[in-house]
Amino acid sequence: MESDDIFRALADPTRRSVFEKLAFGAMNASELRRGIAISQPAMSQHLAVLRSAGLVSERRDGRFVNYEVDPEGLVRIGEWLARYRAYWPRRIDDLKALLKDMDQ
Amino acid sequence: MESDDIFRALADPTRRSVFEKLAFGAMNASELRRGIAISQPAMSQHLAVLRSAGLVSERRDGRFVNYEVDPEGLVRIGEWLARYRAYWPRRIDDLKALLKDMDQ
DNA sequence: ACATCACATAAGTCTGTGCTTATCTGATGC
DNA sequence: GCATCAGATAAGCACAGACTTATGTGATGT
Repeated sequence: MESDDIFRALADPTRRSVFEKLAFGAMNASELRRGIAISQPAMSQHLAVLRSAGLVSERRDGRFVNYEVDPEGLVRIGEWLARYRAYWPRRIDDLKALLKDMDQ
Repeated sequence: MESDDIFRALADPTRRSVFEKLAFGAMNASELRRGIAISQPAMSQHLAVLRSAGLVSERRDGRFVNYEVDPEGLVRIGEWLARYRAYWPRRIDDLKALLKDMDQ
């Protein structure tokens, strides 16, 4: 159970905002830097952390590297969350059916 | 959006194992220490972090303090996760219905 | 009142980690 | 070949955070 890498990766606000940007579609490292005040090496290091946590995946394209959200990481968060289904408020009870699917 | 506190709190493996223990039911701080090699102040500090992240809530009972899972925190993780619904694998498509509920 | 318990808080130490600058690798275009 | 670009890696620094020991606080029992 490697929830460790995932939550440590998401603990950093910069990494979460990078991840959020990727939710709108794949981007390379330079595009991800636009708007944020962050150096090239810092971005590269953040992406390495997100990648080794299974949250993003990379695809080389010439001298660019395109990053995109890796569903694997999201699923692992969902699985972790599933362990606490007993504590979800009743109004979101539909969750149970979903979580049963994810357990398979 | 206080995802920050939540993910920072869960980034620590000790805190996650404490949280997992609480999934089996409310416990006071001493009971939570059983089995884990952790000092009393350390446990107290971890519980303070979990509490201020909205992941657990406390209820005084004489000189004991009972801690329990706070659904609030779980819901906030679920809401965060909901923003990336587009990236969930199709087989867990039931998620969509659930997430729509949570958005309200 | 006093000792003891359950727990919180304070202050200090030490490790982890996010940043920096500098350099390296590999792909592109002339 | 050579200059340039996108990006990764290295090494050092500075701060955040998880631990320690010591002490504080409030409730319980005699």
